[in-house]
Amino acid sequence: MAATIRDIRDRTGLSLATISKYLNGGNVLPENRKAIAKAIEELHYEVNEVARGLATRRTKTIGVLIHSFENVFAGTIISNIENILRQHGYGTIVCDCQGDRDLEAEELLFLLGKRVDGIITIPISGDSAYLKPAFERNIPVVLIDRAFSDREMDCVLVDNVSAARQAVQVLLEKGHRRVAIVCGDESEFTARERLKGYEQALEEYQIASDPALIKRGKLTVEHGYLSMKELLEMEDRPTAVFMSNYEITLGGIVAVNELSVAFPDEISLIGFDNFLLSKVVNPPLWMVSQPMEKIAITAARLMLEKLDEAEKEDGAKPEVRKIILETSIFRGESIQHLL
Amino acid sequence: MAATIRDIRDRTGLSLATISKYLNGGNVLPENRKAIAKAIEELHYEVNEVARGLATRRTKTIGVLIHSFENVFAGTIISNIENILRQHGYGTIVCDCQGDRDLEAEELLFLLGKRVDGIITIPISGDSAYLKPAFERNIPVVLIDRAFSDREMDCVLVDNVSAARQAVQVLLEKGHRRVAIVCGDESEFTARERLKGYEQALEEYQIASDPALIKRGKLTVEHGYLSMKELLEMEDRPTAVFMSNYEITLGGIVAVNELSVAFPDEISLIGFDNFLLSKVVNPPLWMVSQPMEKIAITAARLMLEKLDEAEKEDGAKPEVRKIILETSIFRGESIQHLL
DNA sequence: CTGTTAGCGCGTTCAC
DNA sequence: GTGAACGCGCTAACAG
Repeated sequence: MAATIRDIRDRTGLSLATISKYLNGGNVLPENRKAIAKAIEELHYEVNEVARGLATRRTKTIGVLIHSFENVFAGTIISNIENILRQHGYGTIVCDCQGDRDLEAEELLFLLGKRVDGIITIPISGDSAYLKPAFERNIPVVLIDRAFSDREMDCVLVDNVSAARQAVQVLLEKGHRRVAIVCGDESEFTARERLKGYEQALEEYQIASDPALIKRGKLTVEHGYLSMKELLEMEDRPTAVFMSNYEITLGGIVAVNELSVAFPDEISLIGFDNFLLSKVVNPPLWMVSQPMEKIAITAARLMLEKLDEAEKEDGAKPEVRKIILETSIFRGESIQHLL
Repeated sequence: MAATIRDIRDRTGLSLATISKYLNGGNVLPENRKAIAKAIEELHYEVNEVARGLATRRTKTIGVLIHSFENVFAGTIISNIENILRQHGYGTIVCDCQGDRDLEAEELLFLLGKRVDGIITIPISGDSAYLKPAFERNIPVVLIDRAFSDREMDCVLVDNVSAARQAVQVLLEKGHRRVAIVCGDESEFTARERLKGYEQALEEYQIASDPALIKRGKLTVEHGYLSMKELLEMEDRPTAVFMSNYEITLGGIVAVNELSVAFPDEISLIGFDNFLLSKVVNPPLWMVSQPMEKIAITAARLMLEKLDEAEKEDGAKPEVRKIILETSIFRGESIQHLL
């Protein structure tokens, strides 16, 4: 059906080697170049990457495995990674596992089956077990957003502790003393870190942390919604809430709206992640925002470096790189000044 | 490095054919099955899908090419497509082209290079030219969200004309007479359709359409933002605005907030696409919502059918299927009753 | 049920 | 600079 390298050999009378060289940028006589180009044009020839991958044992493609497509964080990350890699001749295969750990393992095998040259992933848990097949194949792996507790690996993170601490500090500086946090549960890396930041900030101000003000759960809109509702319905309700993740922030806002609680007058709010959201909400929401593009670009560059090293050195020092980026805070009008 | 089928042959003493049969679910003696399973386990063997793809000329993977990852619409669609296809033994390779037509063509070639068995795509324009290489390869192609003006193809759409007409009818029923629309430009399929619906509704009510109330542009947050600003600053400003796409809706809301225009008191609003957004905004936004899951599932099923047909028949009637789904309207509180 | 033998489409030695 | 031969890892006929 599709034309192969042999068809263009028959058409030009040249040999397979010559044509292969042409395709891979080697030295070929001008007249031959022309003939080959013409044949390629006429036959609609396109390189069969599958065959090429088999022969070279490299596919020039990177697998990107993320926790969910339905996530603003992910979209920006992927787009930027793709861009960088493409500029360096690499394609990308993107998979999501919808927050499911079994699927995460399965999709990884899918990517390895496609013989990707490397893996960039946003893991859903702190357990690196599912990556074992990748380690065995000895291909570079770069983590985004989350590190593992059981293994040191190359990764690009933000300083979650500091990000959360700063967010809570803003609330404390403005005089809030009953500050709640809605976050993920202990199994979740970023949740642990952000909770730590929350507690550090309270400590600085010598405020005892009140368990009733810490709402742990899944990183979902629903958890944000229900938790915010519970907080707002407390007798001694907090004066401020830190919504420590995007989905949670969304759910929290929905709850506040539904209960017709005015902010910042009746409750002060600070959210996480999506800058645009802060302006969709009225009044504008204070937000901790992650440098998404930078995270993506950094991860892609890190992957390219590792790919380079793997090509040169045979079996030298891996040298784990852990890159930590700073977050910033978007100043909205959703926090009341109590002083 | 990685174990191959030969390694497990050497280890079991069986032949390649037997092992291949085992891998593909053929009949193999129980004792041999055991031996093979054991060897696979010990050697960490995994099928090399690249080699298999070369041999079978089928990769059991579908390419999904979308206009942008940074789009709620896309996330839901992809996840659902993946799910359906996976259940039927197909993997998916997802690419986005970030709204860039050159990239769209390039990514298609990437997918074809990977020898995907079919393509599901959300095209960015009404021009099917970039799909030519796929037609030549004679693999099934399914369109989502947009049809082409220059070629009849299998596709899954919503009835955009009707969706827009219904949205505007809601406004008209409530007594609005100066109704504006913010939409995409003429080159855009859905924009054309939605504008048509807008005009049909006006016609029904015998209202002359005022060019000043039709804001054409790109399907971006920025266009929504600027257009809404212009509309609000008009001397004879509209009493209601139909924001005919998700990004436009986002931008429109930001503008309304920034200018401190109260809705529905000072302006009535109805938006498009993201159901959740409607509750993040206060008061809740009226919304036209598309059956995203259904669109995705339908497209995936359509692809599976075509794959089946392609396998059975040799070169029979293609029979183009155009599936049109209905939208629904989420009732918010963002429209004032003028009667 | 199992083994042998050809390819699948391309890259890569080597000689020429 | 060019050509022939071999191998990448697996499947698909055939024989046995």
